[in-house]
Amino acid sequence: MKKGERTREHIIMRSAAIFNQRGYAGTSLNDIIAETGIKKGGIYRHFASKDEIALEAYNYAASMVTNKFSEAVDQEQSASGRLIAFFRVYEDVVNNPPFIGGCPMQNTAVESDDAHLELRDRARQGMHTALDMMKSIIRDGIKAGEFKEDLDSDALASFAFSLLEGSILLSKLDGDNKHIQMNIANFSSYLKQCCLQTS
Amino acid sequence: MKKGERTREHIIMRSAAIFNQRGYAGTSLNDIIAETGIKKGGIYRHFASKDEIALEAYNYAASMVTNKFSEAVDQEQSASGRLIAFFRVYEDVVNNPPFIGGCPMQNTAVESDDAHLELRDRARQGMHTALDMMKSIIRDGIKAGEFKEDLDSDALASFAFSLLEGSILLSKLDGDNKHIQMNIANFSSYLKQCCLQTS
DNA sequence: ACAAAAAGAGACCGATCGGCATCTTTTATT
DNA sequence: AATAAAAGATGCCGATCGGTCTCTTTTTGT
Repeated sequence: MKKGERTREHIIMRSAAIFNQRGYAGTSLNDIIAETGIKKGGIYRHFASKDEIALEAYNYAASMVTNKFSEAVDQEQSASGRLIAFFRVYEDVVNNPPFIGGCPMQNTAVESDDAHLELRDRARQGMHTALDMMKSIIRDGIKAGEFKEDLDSDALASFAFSLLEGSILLSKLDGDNKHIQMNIANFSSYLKQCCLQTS
Repeated sequence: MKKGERTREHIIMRSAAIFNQRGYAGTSLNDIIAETGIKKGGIYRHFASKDEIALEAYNYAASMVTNKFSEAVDQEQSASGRLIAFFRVYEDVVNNPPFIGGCPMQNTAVESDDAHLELRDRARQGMHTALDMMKSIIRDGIKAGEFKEDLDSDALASFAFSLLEGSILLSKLDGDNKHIQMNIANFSSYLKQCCLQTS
């Protein structure tokens, strides 16, 4: 039974795009119908509720971004380069974000932190996934002698990820990549001046 | 005619709280009715539409935060202290944010950047208000000899504000102030090591 | 205290919401 | 090619959406 599964994924991919742009409350079934070209009866054959679509859509969007993070990280050798790789994924967030609508974790977190508990938990997972990736990179950098031995990996990961998310927010809102680009440059020099092993 | 004006402001204050927590699309007229205790007929006497309520509510929430920024900044003498003062307004964002629901600019920006144009423009204004405050502080710090002469005030303001907004996001999502608190500490040491005049 | 004006309650509007049941069409199996 | 099963279209459901209208109550100025 192939066709159904293909349709299901088609619905997930298309609705992920609108959910990530308009939010959960801002996206209606009719929006999904318009986007996918599949009528209500066809959609509800594959999903029990709008909630289920939203959850699957979030997983899809988040995995797309996580994959791009991994690809970008893998292209770098140094720990510094790998941390900055996260930023490069979003360096043209205005015109070419890793997923349309921007960072799914950010969008979901902001809309649902006081509302939709299940979505909020997914966003929380996504945040810890990214933080854990960064912490691992930082610890490796310390072991390899690139970073100072007393560097706090938790603090640096939180610092880098906060800066990244804030940069995305400002650049998207301003419609100008200058914020994320300036912050990449400043974060790079921060790493050099404050984190590198000086021996 | 006093009563009407008092009611109008009551509606604005109460609905600002729910809009900032649940978003524009996530807040219905019935939510506003439940929150204010005023029925539909009473509400629509003072506002032409839900849009108008949302716009006024955003202005109110944003002005509350801006005032707290100003108060915090005014208590500090040094440029470094003044920049960090912005962060201290949100240092207990989990339990005691400057406005319930978190940063109105952030919430509005994320929900409406691909949707509600009028709200997005307000958020954009709020962002530039904060950035301009920071830039002014930085330029003053340079003139006073506290900061390096070649410091880029645009870049540092964008860096600080991005870090602040990202810190709010992470701490709110995680339900833990540790992110903003660690980032305050790290930003302080960043200022000392990278921005202070070394003469 | 009284009249005029302002404010608010409540019923109602058409549209749309998420979701379901039924029926037809397409797909897959033999 | 025949047939069973899967997929999808359509129409409908009650609830709720934002918004309007009328009527009653409260406030205000004198």
